[in-house]
Amino acid sequence: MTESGTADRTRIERYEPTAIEPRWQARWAELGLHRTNLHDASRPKFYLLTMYPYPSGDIHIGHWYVKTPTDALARFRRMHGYNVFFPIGFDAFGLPAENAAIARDIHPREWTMANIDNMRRQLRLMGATFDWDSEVVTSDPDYYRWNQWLFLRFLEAGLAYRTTAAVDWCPNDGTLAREQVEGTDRRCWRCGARVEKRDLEQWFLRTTKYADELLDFSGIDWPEPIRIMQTNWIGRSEGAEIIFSTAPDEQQAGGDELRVFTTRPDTLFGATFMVLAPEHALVEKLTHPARRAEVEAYVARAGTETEIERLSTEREKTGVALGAEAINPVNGERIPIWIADYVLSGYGTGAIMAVPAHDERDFAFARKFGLPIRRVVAAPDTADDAALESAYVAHAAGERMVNSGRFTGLPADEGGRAIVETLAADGRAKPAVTYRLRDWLISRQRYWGTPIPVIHCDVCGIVPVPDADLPVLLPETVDYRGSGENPLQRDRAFVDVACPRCGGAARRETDTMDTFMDSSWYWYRYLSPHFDGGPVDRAMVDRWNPVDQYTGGAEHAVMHLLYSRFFTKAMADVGIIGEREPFKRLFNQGQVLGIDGERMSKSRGNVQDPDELVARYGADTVRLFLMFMGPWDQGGPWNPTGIGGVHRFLNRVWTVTLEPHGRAAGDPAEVVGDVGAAGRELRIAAHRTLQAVSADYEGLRFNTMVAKLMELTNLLMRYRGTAVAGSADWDEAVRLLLLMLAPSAPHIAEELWSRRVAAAGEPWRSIHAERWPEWDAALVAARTVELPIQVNGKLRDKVELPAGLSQDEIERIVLAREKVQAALGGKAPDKVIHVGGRLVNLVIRG
RNA sequence: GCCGAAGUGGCGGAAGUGGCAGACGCGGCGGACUUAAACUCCGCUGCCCGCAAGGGCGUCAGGGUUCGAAUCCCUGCUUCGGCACCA
Repeated sequence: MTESGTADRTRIERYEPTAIEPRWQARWAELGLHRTNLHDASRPKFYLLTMYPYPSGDIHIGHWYVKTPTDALARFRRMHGYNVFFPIGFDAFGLPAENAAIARDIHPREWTMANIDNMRRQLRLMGATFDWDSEVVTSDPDYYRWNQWLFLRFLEAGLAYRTTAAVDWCPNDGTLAREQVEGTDRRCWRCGARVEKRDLEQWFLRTTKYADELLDFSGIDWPEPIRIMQTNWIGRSEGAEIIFSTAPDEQQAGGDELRVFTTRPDTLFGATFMVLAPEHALVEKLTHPARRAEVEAYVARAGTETEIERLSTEREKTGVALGAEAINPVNGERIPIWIADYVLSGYGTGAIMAVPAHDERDFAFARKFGLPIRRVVAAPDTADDAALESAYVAHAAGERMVNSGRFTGLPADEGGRAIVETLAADGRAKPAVTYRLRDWLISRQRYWGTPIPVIHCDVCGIVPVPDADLPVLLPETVDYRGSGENPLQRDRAFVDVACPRCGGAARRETDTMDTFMDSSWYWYRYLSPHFDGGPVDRAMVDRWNPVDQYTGGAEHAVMHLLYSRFFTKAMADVGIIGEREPFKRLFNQGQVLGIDGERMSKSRGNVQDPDELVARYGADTVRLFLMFMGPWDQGGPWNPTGIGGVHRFLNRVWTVTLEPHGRAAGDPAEVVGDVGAAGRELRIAAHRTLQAVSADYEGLRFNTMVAKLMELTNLLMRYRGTAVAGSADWDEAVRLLLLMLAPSAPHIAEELWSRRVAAAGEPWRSIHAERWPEWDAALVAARTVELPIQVNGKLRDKVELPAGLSQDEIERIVLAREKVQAALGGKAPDKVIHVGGRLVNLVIRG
């Protein structure tokens, strides 16, 4: 990189980022520029959070894309006088560590810690101002201890519970986490076998308790698409619960209650059969002996089929009749009861009234099994008994109920309400709301996670581990290899334990927690990472929350971002914190893909290593290029071809700052006529840039921010070596340029700033401690405008005018113009449209 | 199938609320510097016709609203993301 002796004499020194950047990073660390005094209440706080990374081993360009613009925002806010808290940590539990452990015979902790060390080093290369003093590593007992503590509080509050649930299960490797099931045909990640469903005792958190509150986004500024995704995921449906009862026959006394949930009580007269989920509790009791073999075979098959097979919309409906009948409460009609796997046991009541005329799924089922289809709602122009080629589902204005006894003729919505009211009098129906959201299954049969702190005692049942015994440490020496069950189960020293209540022999719970538990409250822990009296120091949380700006990927829309909202509400309800929403403003940046447009991954070999780019161009160029690539929320394929342009831009910034009087070979010998006017133009441009750039930073529009800095720099380049260079106007423009650049390209800005300060004989002060400048409103206001002139909407001419002319004056000037007259063909315009002094459109007809 | 986002030069992209389409950058072409190259700098660069002045056409396609549409409305196509028998 060293310049040979042939360099132009006027060149003082080349811009060499690799020489500059480490020096400033060391200096910032010395100065504690990154450290936040969390007790400083003299300035307004700003909590800026970026999603903490999983320590996979290497920082790749995707991490830079996510983190460096956020750092720019942190620096921008600091320059506005905020006390900015910008922490970082590691999401250190999870499956990849266990994979690596098995593949390379290295302990998950060792693997994880080595990766964290490497990632810390790489993260520092970014020149980002993370507050490392607040770092949190979730696999640290000091952290997961509080996972356990929180779990126990939730358990006490009834927010955690244990029940049997169907989990993914591999015939060779046992229970799998959801993410261990691969591909659309759902195979085990380790052995490739088909994954089945199996009922197991599992721990859950009661997310459904907060369903309605989670639907409420008032008071938080989140992107609409995320709010929609969460809303759909929660899936609130309003309708009614209706109670059918089983009919007596030669086998059954009848009278068993069959509850169904429906959003269409108006179609109750159209219910021609009922369908229960194969797992429904009454299936066994209701099955007619003659049907038993077939029913049992069907239930068994439904249990082993993969979820995808079962839920596929493409698949033809299957099901079997139980040989029993139910009584429709509205008309006493006897209808057959079936079981079919298209009815899900986990939604509603696990049973439906089937109305084939008005539900596509029921329609398909009825067609296949020859069950009756009876129309009970008709559009205005449709006959009461018009045949149906497909289910009539849509609502139409003027539709009415038909074939519905005394409700016939009523509009559907009114009739539905009336039916529910009528049945409610006998306790056979009530309005009901159902959600798609399920409780959160947090049990994982894995080693590398937080042990769930309970003990199973044959006498006392489930006994929580006393707070004083926390943390339940993950044993370090367990044999985590091998296949099948959770390795913790084989560790007798871990499992065998005395019951805290009765002192008898008992077994420790071996399930560990889903790692989304760890990430559901980590930002609270950042505020007091070593606090010993609880998971959080309440005073710090009260002062610093909510997070003012959270940035991270949209892929977490219905996982991490929903769990975090749930956790905050649950923590508030057990009295740990006061806030009910964690993140005030959310921004979802996009994802950098490989050059092939695919997700970056080592196995695809399309991963861009930022270290190489940093070695070649410096961190500032890489940061700036990532911001310049496109809108931050968009992401896109990685394509490094433009990076040289950004590097050249920084070189020009270097040049205009240090060599204002230089002229490069090939520069035109520009002579500036009016130095005062040119200087004024420079000042105006600088202040307008400042205004626009400030707004872009605020709105996280980094790509246009960089473009505007480039424009200002190009203007400076034009006047370099002329009489304007070095003037007070020039100087101000350069000063503003450096300040605006500082958050995004912090090293070069700091370097050039220090040289300016030294040249002026002033004491050094970091540019990052400077106040963000204010623009001069008088300079920003336009003095003259270039007015585009349209004729019939087509651009025909432009004219430079002083600002603030009246419409009459503008019209007079415009109409006098030769090109305008030519375009009008000598005629007078029929109409003249003025657009706020910004454009004129002359309209002629004919 | 349902929900959401998006389609603009050779490429990445720019145009808060309808008002100069293509800012900025890449790439390309030409030039300056150099013995030469690299580096750097300057100019041109949506497409078509024209020596030029100038004109025509242009924001996925087709309609519409408007003095005026990349932007609003309708229909369709394509790509990406989410959900996927949720009664």
